[in-house]
Amino acid sequence: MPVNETKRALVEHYRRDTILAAARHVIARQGRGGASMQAIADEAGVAKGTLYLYFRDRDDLLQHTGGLVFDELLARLTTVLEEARPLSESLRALVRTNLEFFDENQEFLRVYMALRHAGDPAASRRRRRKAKQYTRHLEMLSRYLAEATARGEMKALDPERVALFFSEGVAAILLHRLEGTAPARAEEADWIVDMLLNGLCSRRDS
Amino acid sequence: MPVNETKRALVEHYRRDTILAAARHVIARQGRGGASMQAIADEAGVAKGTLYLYFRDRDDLLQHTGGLVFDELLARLTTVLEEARPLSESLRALVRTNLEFFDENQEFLRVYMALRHAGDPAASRRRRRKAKQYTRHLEMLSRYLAEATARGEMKALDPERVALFFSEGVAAILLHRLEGTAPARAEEADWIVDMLLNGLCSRRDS
Amino acid sequence: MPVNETKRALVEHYRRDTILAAARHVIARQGRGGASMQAIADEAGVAKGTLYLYFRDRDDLLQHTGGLVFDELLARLTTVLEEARPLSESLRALVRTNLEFFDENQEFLRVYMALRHAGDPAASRRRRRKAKQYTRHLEMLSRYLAEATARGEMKALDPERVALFFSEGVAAILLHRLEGTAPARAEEADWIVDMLLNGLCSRRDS
Amino acid sequence: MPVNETKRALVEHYRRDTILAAARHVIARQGRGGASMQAIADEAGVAKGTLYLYFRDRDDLLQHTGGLVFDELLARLTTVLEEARPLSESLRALVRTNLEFFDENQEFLRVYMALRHAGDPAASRRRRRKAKQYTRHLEMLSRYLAEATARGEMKALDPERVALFFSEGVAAILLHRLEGTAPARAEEADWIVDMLLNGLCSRRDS
DNA sequence: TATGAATGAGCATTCATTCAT
DNA sequence: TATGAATGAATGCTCATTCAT
Repeated sequence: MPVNETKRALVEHYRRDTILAAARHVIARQGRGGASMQAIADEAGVAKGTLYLYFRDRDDLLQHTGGLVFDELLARLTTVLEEARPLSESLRALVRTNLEFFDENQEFLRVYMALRHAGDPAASRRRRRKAKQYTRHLEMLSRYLAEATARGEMKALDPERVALFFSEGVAAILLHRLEGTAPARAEEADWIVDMLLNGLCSRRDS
Repeated sequence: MPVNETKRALVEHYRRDTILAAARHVIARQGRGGASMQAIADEAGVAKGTLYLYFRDRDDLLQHTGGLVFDELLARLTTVLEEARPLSESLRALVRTNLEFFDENQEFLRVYMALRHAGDPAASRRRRRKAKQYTRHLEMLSRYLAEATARGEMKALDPERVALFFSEGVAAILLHRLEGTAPARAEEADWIVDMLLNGLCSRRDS
Repeated sequence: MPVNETKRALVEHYRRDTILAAARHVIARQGRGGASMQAIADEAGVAKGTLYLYFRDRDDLLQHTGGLVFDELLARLTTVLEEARPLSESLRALVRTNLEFFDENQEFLRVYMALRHAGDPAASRRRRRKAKQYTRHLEMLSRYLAEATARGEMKALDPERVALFFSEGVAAILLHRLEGTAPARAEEADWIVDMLLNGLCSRRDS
Repeated sequence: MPVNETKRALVEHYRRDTILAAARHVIARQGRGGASMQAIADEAGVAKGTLYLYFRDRDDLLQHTGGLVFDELLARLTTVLEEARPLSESLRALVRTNLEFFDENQEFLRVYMALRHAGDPAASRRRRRKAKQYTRHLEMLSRYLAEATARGEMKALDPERVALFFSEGVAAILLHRLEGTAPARAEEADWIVDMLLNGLCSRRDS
């Protein structure tokens, strides 16, 4: 019995993942608006109705699809930031990790961009249900920056704003990489971090 | 006849602008997805069919509406950057101008964010028509940074990437201002520019 | 201009009536549940979307379709009951009128039966919007009976209950007429009224 | 073997009854339209597929559920009418029995009303299968009235029509009782029967 | 026999686009 | 040129029915 239970759970899990992957493909290809239930079902090779066995409604499915990306992002952020290191090292590791992850999972980046802003403002109403998931990594980064400031490694700046600035700036670069020639990852990460830490000004020292 | 021709052209122009302004209002209020042709027509006080006399289709109308914002942005950018000034002054002026403009025209910012990525990639097909308009201000900023680099005011960094990073970072801050308490504009501009020019590191000198 | 206005109003009115008639046909043929928007549109020879130009939603359309029947019923009831007459005459006229109307408009009767009970109890929620329309003729009849009682023409019975009993009893007979041989209308009306007034008992006094 | 056969038959019978009772609950609560197979299966504590082992399809299940009510009704009618009594006593007993039964089994009444007209005529097609079940109690009442007429206890009226009239009239009153204040059962029964037997007219004899 | 995951036709509703006036 | 009634394809979602286990 437990075996059957397990098997069933596995199959169910597998189906769920198949659907989420299909949703991911479609969102990456067509954007949030273009990801119709029919398109996702077709991509997953199941019937439209099946989607509703695993997700309450379209919003729920999209939310969970986004969750994949944001959870992964958060996990990587956590791993990187939990190691005690000087700020410069941490940020470098952060950017490198992101570059690596998104370079190799371009779909994820597209989904990130497509779902980041939770659709149209009007669509709200009771929604806003779990829009927080899209900001958790910002909060974590923000907390880290606050600590770095406390340690005296960083100027005293509003950490939330810096995190936002940093995150969106990097995301833009990542997206740009998808559409054209891009330098090697290590170099890209290095100049970004250097720019952030030391600024654009040519005069350093003296 | 030429007079009539001119008058006609003026009237036509006026209508066009009325429609574009209406589209701008609606997009700012409802988002891209919520900006139905009916809603725009109502806002403009014309019939739905009339929209099609001035714009090929919905996509065309939205594209041109975005153009308004981007043209305005470009004009301001041009004004600011054409004055010969040290890099730090130019950037500060740039950020201040943007803050000022978008703070007082929140609509424009919302439209900018809503249309920046040309909607869903699926909308493509034959499209991709004029997506470049959304990058012209980036190109101009990029050129300016290249010159600054040549003048030795800035480190040698890929100007296109820096422009992108800068632009999206600032946009994120701007959007954030719309949803909560925000510091005074001058301060906001100053820390952003300081961060950009001198970096996050606490050690300045020695 | 007024002419055009009028013409437009006429056309609109005509369309509306066409749709209502189509809905009536379909409800009579398929019942409330079977009256899908598609079926009604097909019957009316218009596109599905057109229905929504004239009615807010399916419920609204069905409500108005029912309204046709109930308004007609109420009008006839009013006409008959407003003439001052002894109770027996009034009831006889009432039943005759109903028989006549429904015999010649069998569709109306079917619609009456289909819409009388306002759908499923669960379907409610905010509904119940105008369910009263289905009871107005009962109220009128009830009022009339109350007056007759006051005039001493009738025993003192709860007029609401008698009205209900009478109405449903007659409706059942009417429906029965649709499916088989039926006596002439005058006879039918007469025995019903006689039964009501004098009862089933054979002893008509000594 | 016969024992096993019997046991099996009993179990099967029990299952069937469980399902029918569940269907009854659900129809009473949600109405015909709201009685989905899933809802019935849940109520019965079996799987959706199981329902199809005992009933050909939804229509079949609903039909048999209605059968429960009509059989019960028929049984009570039979019991009451088989006792030799004067017409007035029989009718009074009939109405009292009905009031009692339906007052205490409001579910039955709701199901009776929901299924009385076999749902939408469209459900037909090959159907029309067993719609007669809904008329058996009418036939029995009709037969009784015919006998009463033959015995000279009643005027000579088409017994089928009177039965119909009586039955629907009473049903309407019963339904009305469910939604509001209702007089005591005995009084209700008495005025109905008095009205039927002696009519509405105030003057009974001189 | 019993299950319930999967199916897909069907439904109400929206909205970009067309075209007769 | 301007209109807005009409269209019908497309969408999210439900649910009766089937069938592999």
